[in-house]
Amino acid sequence: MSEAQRDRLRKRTRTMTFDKGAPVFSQGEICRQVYYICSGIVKLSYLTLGGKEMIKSFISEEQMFGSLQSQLTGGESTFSAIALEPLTVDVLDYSELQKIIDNNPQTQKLMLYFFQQLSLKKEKREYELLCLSAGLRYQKLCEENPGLVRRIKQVDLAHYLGITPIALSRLKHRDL
Amino acid sequence: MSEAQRDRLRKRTRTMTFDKGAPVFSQGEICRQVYYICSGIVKLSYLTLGGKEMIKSFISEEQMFGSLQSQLTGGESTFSAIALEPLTVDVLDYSELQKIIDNNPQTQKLMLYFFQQLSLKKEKREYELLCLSAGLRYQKLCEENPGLVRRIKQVDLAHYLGITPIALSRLKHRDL
DNA sequence: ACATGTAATTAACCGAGGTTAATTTTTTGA
DNA sequence: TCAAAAAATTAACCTCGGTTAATTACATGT
Repeated sequence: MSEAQRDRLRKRTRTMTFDKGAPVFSQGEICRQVYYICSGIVKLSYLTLGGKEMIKSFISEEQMFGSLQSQLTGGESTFSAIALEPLTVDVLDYSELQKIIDNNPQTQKLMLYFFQQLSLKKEKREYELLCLSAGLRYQKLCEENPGLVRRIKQVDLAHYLGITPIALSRLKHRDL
Repeated sequence: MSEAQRDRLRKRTRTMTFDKGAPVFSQGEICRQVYYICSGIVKLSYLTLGGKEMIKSFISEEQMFGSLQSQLTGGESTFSAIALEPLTVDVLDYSELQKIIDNNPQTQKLMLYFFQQLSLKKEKREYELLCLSAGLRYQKLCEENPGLVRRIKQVDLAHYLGITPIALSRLKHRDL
């Protein structure tokens, strides 16, 4: 990306902060922004029909998030983004990004790369949900992302693993 | 895409056929091809540590498949692709596609679109695996893709839903 | 330091889905 | 059309995770 374009991007970017526990956007809203985390951590989570929470993923420093559904189809977000710690993000309209992409093959390549990586990441998650037991998923998470595990409450970890916090407590303490 | 490019693509494309039950590629192999299904249907499936099969997805006419893992990182495929019916596919090396993408913004846009849609699809699957019970997943599949359900054996449907064929039989016949 | 709210653990009970195995139904090919 | 193979169903039993609820440990702020 050229320096001029970087500048253009910077001008259109604004910084926002959120308190711990505050939603960045909520399930059912249309949210066309792209967020880049400067500090803090968010959970992306579904509220199920039965009123339970299930967590898609955690996003932390130097990572991006947003509602694909809103950005790509204009529809309502299927999930919420909630700050788990005091949060500072850089915010950009997806339409701005789109404009830059449209007349800049270099940026387009970046976006292509981003979505390829996202596809890979989602494929990995699909594998874990389909093929691993909750216990193995927890073990794997501890190995691959010990920092995250330390930073995040058990309720949220459990909902990420697809189980209840009670079940997580059980499998942590059961002899292996 | 220009007609000239279409021609170029056609020249580099070869047609292959597979018998019912034959693998197009197998878990652990490196497979850098892209496959476009002319007729037939394949399952993309994992063989788990415990020797059980879990199905990622079904791909049928006019859809594409391949190993992202191999194409993007050069690694071994994490899953197998197996024909569920006599299969005819058009095959293209990913590197060929890559070449065309690299010096053609229009194609790049197409690829970007493809990966965006793939990301959306995987996000939907993640939601279903996390938030819906096996019963609801089956119901949803029947509503959204009745053709697929008719075409595919229960063993495979069950492994796609993440349960055993016995459990699927049970929930089909239990009073609702 | 203490009190209050929040998080985590533990226990008792229940149900959905896994497992093995026997049985019936459907498909397939000679 | 009939026999053999493959697929689907059913039954009996078991395990893991869900639920409710009580208990303990941990934070937080004043």
